[in-house]
Amino acid sequence: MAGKKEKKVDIVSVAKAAGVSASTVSRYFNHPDLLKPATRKRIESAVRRTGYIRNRAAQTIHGIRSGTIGVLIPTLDHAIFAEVVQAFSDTVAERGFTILLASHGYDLQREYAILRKFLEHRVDGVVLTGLEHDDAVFRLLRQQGIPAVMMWNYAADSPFPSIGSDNELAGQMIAEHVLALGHRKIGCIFPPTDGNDRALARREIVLSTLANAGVVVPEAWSLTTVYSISASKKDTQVLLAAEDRPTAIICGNDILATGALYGAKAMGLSVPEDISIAGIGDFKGSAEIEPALTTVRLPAKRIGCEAANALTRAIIERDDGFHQSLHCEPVLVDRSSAIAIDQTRS
Amino acid sequence: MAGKKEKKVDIVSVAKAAGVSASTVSRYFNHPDLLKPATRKRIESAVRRTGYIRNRAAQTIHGIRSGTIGVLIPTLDHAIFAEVVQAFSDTVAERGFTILLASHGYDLQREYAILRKFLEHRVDGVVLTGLEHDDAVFRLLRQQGIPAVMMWNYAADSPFPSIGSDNELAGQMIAEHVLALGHRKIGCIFPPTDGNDRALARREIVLSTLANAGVVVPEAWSLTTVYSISASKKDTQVLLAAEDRPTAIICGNDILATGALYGAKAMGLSVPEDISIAGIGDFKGSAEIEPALTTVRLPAKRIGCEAANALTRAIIERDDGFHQSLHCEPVLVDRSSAIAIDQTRS
DNA sequence: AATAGTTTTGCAAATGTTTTCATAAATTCA
DNA sequence: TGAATTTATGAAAACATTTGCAAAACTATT
Repeated sequence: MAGKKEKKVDIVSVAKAAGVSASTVSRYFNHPDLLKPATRKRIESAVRRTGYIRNRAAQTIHGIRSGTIGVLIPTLDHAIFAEVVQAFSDTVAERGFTILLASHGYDLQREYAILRKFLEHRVDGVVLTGLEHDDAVFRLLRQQGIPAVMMWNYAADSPFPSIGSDNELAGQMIAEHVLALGHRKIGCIFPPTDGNDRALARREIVLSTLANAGVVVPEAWSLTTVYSISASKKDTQVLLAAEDRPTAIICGNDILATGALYGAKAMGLSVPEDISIAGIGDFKGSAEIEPALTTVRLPAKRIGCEAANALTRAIIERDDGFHQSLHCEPVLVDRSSAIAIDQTRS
Repeated sequence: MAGKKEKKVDIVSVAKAAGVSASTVSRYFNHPDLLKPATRKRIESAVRRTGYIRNRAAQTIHGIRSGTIGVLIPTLDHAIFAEVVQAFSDTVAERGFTILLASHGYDLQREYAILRKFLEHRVDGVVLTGLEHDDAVFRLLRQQGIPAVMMWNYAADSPFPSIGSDNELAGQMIAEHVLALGHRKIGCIFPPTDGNDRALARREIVLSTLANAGVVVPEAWSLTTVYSISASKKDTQVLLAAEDRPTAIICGNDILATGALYGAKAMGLSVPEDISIAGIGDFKGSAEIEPALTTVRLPAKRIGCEAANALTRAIIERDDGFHQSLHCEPVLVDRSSAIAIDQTRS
């Protein structure tokens, strides 16, 4: 310990310390049952004394699994993604995997670059967020033959297994709900849709569902707002300042809806008496806010777990042709922020 | 491609395809300037044709850096940690590192186990959250001689570089602010403190600051509430239902404060006219909530970036004795949820 | 055209493991 | 008690790279 010049301790120094061969030490870790209890003891003590830590890099070049999974998300700054990642990470950790995490900030080129980096690290599998990716990403995944899952969104015909919610359905559900409440003057707030298929799908379907019911959303009532409470609050205030204003606002997600709620309040309007507000997502806090937010739940935790299950199964069972997509159904949560038009003050 | 039986492509297959030796291909990646431009071209094309992807595991056993950094947090479910991680990850990504992320759920034993796993993966450095860790963790870190940073909290005398905010200071600031507003009947809501030195430090200092000013918080007004808006909302409601109630509530973090706000509102009380509420953290949304939350900002983004800077510097410069702690000062943000006692309705 | 100097390349050893195969030791059975 | 098994261990090859050293291929110089 003192004079040894801090030599890196490897399997052979442990072997030396235990008076056995390197192979025996290797077996101590990988097939302990093959060893004589006495030898096991000696090695155990040698490991402790030397402070040896196994080197997964060295194992990995033998084709042994690296024990890592690459997780690729747009950003952690949206609590909902953080929630999915947390659930995913917990679930794979139970099976001994560690995650390599990176975010691309909705830049599909960066996503490709990160995927390559993951592959250099020889991850055992990858999870991507959403269904929209660069062609090169799909090519690479297929060429490398690595287990991959697209999580968060669901589409029956996705090129890789998709595990998540049907965002079109979610959009449709909330639109139909608001229509069913009798609203006809409806505003919309959605986040920017480039590099974000989820937001795009939601907005399209909301607009078309309304259109099918004969409700058209005037240009001025269809806002595009950056993902933040403050932006949404501000924009909502100007929307509501006009003399002719909608009786309901449908928001692309709960963050925007929260901002809209605050915006309305700041304008001196009561929700839902003066204006109904609906979101999508059912984020943490949406149930507790006053008034509690009417929204559509996207089951983040469940999605993370299921994605983890599917992927680890594919990895462990080398199930090459695995292709089980799974739909985690969105569910309408009818709370207090949206009410029928005839219970309104107007 | 067709008959080749899907052989794993390694550096020697690329070499064969390019008509050079493996060493030359290796040099193509590591010292391209040593190659003749013509050879470079040939290899480039061979790499493209074969779809070769470098194997970092194989490099790592040569003592080359793995290019990974282990990040160990309590949970991603608190948006504030997600924010720190995001900032950290972005910053290290710029320097070519990828993060290995895991959460221990405030279980210090699990933290140790995860750290070991990180070391098996031969991470180039580690970040831990907070200052309180199992002794075994400190021993291991020291023994392995791996660059490590404790982020989120700051303490001048921490055994490893700490980069974050002084939580005692933050607690003191908010307590002093509430006192300065003239409040004497003060309630407290804090999260459970086991395995969570941050929460513990904050609560201690808040209580003692109040005590020094002659204000004692009665048992019944000192709540311990799980980290969630709904729990805090519920608990606040029972606290406020008593006939004798505080004029101000100090919350251990902004999530709890948000819950307290909703709770007060649900009880028909106005904030801040009937009761003042203060948080700690300045989370996303705290500025926008109605009324805007008075709190102490802990600069999450900055902490993440600075921790990343310090750690990557230590890794790249092999700066063995690096020990720069850095204090990212908390700052009081005086918004609308807490007002002076004499502007109160009571 | 020969020499000296440079640039470019290949060979082989090294890295830290796992694993196959062979051998030595221990156990069983008659 | 010795042969036949079974069990436990070691030697060496393999894995995908990097790198020191030396050889080969060029350039420049005369």
